[in-house]
Amino acid sequence: MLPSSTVENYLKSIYIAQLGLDDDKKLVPMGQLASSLDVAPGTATTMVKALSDSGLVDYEPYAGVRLTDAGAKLAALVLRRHRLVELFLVQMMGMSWTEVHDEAENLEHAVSDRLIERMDELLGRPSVDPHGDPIPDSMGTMSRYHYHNLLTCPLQKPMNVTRVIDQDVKFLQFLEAQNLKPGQSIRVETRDAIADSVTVINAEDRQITLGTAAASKLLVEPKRP
Amino acid sequence: MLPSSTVENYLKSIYIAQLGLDDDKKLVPMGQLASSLDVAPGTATTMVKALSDSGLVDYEPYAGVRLTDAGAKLAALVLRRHRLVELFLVQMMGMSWTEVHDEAENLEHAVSDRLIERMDELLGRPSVDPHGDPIPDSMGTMSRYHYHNLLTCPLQKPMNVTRVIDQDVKFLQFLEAQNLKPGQSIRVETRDAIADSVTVINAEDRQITLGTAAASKLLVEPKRP
DNA sequence: CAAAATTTTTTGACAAATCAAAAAATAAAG
DNA sequence: CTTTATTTTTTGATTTGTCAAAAAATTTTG
Repeated sequence: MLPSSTVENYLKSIYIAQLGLDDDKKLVPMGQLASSLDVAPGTATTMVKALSDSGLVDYEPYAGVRLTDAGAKLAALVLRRHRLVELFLVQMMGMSWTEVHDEAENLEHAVSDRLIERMDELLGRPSVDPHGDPIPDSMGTMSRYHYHNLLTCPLQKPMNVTRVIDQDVKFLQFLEAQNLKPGQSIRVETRDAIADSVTVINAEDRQITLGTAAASKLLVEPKRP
Repeated sequence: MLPSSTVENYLKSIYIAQLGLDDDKKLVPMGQLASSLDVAPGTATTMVKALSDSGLVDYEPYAGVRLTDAGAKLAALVLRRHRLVELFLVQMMGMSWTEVHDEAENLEHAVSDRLIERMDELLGRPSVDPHGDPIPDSMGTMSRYHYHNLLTCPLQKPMNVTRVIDQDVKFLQFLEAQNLKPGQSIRVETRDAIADSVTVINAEDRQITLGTAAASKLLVEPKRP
């Protein structure tokens, strides 16, 4: 029995929420899951119980939910399809990295294993998508490298943007306009906790000021010499 | 309200069934529709009533169903997506024309207008898919050229295969192996009504014998000089 | 043209996914 | 440690798409 796209979306949401948890044994709260899927809390409860009966999640009433190994593998393969499709749309179809997320959101449930394998091959077995998000392999294994973000990285040091943790089109367009896309070289100039702001210098030496909420979404690593 | 993939499949089936009708005012029988969609007859009745309420079809109880202009346009756009995707998979992804139908059956409901436009552009605004089926334009207009098939075309005259009216993988693989794919040059040697068979000569001068049911699925036109 | 066969519709039921609102459990605050 | 607030679960309904089987209409046949 192959999972419906609804099931795939639940698994994907739980998977992503779990990545944000420090401890792998922690549970994702039902409220958080419901709001990330944009469904009523009761709906999430019902669905999670069904997923639990199918052995895809462990569910502890009033505590939350966690993927089983089987569920995690399925979720990773959904994410693999999503991210390969995103990269394919940018690399082969010439679409903008700012707009491919929504398209991939639909296609991830419709592309066959055969087509995904073909895309992977044509793209040269890539390891990250256009946002810098890692692409799980066909076994469902995903690298979990720990990056700095603009709030935690060293000041005044040349860094490369490696990843953007946000799919909002307006935000991505803003980053593109300010030369803050993944791959670009930047430097964090100052941080001001009181003003809740971070100023960065882009590759053209222009200075940009971001709020800390936005700054935390830009992941960086030291510029390779 | 955008149509569900179920609705799209009903419209597509009615559209294709109507193409097989000589008179545009004729109705598609409910039984035929139900069996082409592989649903119970009562299911088709229920759904067609709903489509009628949405103004997508004209429904006459105990007689059958016919698309309205609105329904026909939607159906043509589904077919456009299906056929552009098929051609894309063959031309750009290197997949076999024998296997792309099933993949397109899923993708036709998931690709956006934007992506379809991109594919159309990359493929150079093609007019037919890998099976020779015409691709409707973005307005929902489809050319309806009337071809001969192997049962009606002149004997002993060089012809080109232009279209194959069947999506069965085994059949398509057979045609490929016998050099009877769209684009290839052939000649009908003899027809035998009693034996229910047709013999054709392929481009390599090999003789192939087909039953009339199979022969009627191969459409041809006179070889261009 | 009446009886038999076929096709179509109706009926009642079901599964998946959802919501709103009531009820229960847990967590936070005084 | 009781009261309040928050989170979660339950309950009852709804929508979409489906089926099986009974009933009705139509078509075919002798």
